[in-house]
Amino acid sequence: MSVIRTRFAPSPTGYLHVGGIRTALFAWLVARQSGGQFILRIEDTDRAREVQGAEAHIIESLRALGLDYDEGPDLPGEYGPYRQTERLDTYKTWAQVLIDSGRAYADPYSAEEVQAFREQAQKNKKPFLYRNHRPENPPAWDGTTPLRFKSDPKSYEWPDAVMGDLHAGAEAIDDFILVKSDGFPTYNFAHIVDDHEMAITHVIRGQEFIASVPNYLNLYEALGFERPVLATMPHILNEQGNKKLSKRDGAKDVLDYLRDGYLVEAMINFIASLGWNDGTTQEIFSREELIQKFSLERVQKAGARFDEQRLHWMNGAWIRSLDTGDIYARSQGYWPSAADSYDEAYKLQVLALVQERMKYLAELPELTSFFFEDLPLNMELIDGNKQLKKFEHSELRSLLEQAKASLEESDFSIEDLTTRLNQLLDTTGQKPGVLFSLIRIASTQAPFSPSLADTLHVLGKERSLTRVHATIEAL
RNA sequence: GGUCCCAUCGUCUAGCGGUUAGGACACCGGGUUUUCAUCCCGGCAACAGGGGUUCGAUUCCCCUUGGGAUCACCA
Repeated sequence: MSVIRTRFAPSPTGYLHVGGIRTALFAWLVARQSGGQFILRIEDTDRAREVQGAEAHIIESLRALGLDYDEGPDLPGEYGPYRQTERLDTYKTWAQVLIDSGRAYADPYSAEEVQAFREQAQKNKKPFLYRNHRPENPPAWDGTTPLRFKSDPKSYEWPDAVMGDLHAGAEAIDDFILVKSDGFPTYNFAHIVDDHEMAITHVIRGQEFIASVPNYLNLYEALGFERPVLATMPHILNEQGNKKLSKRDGAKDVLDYLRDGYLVEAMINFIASLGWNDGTTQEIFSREELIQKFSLERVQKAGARFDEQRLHWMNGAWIRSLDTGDIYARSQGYWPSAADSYDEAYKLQVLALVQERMKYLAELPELTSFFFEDLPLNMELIDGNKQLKKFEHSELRSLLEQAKASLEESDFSIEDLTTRLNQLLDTTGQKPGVLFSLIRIASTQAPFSPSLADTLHVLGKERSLTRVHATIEAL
């Protein structure tokens, strides 16, 4: 059995969203689990739609997600080059083979004439097939007009690794364009040639191509190519579930998620589980587990809706599951600016306290700012608190003074703080909901924070007492 | 409209003839000495409809309905 080779073949027309990444991920998984190769090929034959920098952006995205490829435009291999615009000679060669065998001919009509045929067919409520207008004696092809495939219409049945057995009638086959009048091949022609030349064994692609497969099957035969394993991915739908996820529709660039502090592990895990599962109740999969367990046969046939809430949850789960040191290493650039003057040891302490409640790294500032700077006094936190608003300010002031007196004697170790806090509950006769809320708000001025003893410990004695004092003054 | 594909809780899904139809997200309760979160416990919630086949259909077949893809000198 020959080595498995899969490819990801985007056109450089923009960034990559989760839909595109999923196709790449699945192709990557198939290659990696078999010890095969994963190839990146840039399909840049449509010069009009090409977006400057898109190729670099695609490469950056794949890199960022750890979807390493064995051959690509920036990683030459024996089947290169890997940009279609650099492979024009190859297409020319195969186009000539088709011309010589009578399976390709010059399109003698103008675009307007073809359009007229199309409209006529529509008017008659008939499907438009160019081959119904196939010229009897086409002129020799001089490269300035489209070159069309002379199809051999017939019905097909073929296996799809995801969809199962598919079939289509002869009406799905037409004389499509192989080479455009600008000299560039169409996707329909170029990808067939490239997959063959690059020894691709598994063509894994989105559902939008399924209707064209009969044409491809017909072309494989005309060219004498062996047909690769075909695998069609259902689309990922937008959150409304009414159309395929698209850039136009506001689908986010995967790099945006990464920038917001979504972990690579979570992105990979989430994207893989959109339309795939291993048949058990496992939800969290590492990259290695995915490589081991993934199979095209278990990919869902129906489209899956993109549910950002699930991604949110999964990212939180991943953040919690990793070492604090690991998360710290990835947290550079996310800390509030006030944290700049603090050392790593302090930030690690802070991170350990917020790690379990963080959903993505960009939340770091709102979760931790009070550890690094004094927040402005906000009496609304007290006056609006459902436990505290029942008390007069004078009562609260008295409670805080008692707390302050005790804390002044503390060494601020967690043990001592815990003991003193418990003692204060006894001496003041207050419930934790009242006393602890009060001290917590006074020492942080934040709407929420980690547990009290932990927070005070990390904040340190001087800062804690200064803040408590400031609140006493304000009451 | 033609062609093709699909169809289990709101969402992602398990199920491959006999199950109290399971899990996860979200949501709603309760608990863990305060808050937010975590964690634990509990709750809500689904086989689109109709015909077959069968002793028995979520599961197999057909129809209907619904959804999606595609009908370019885009990929």
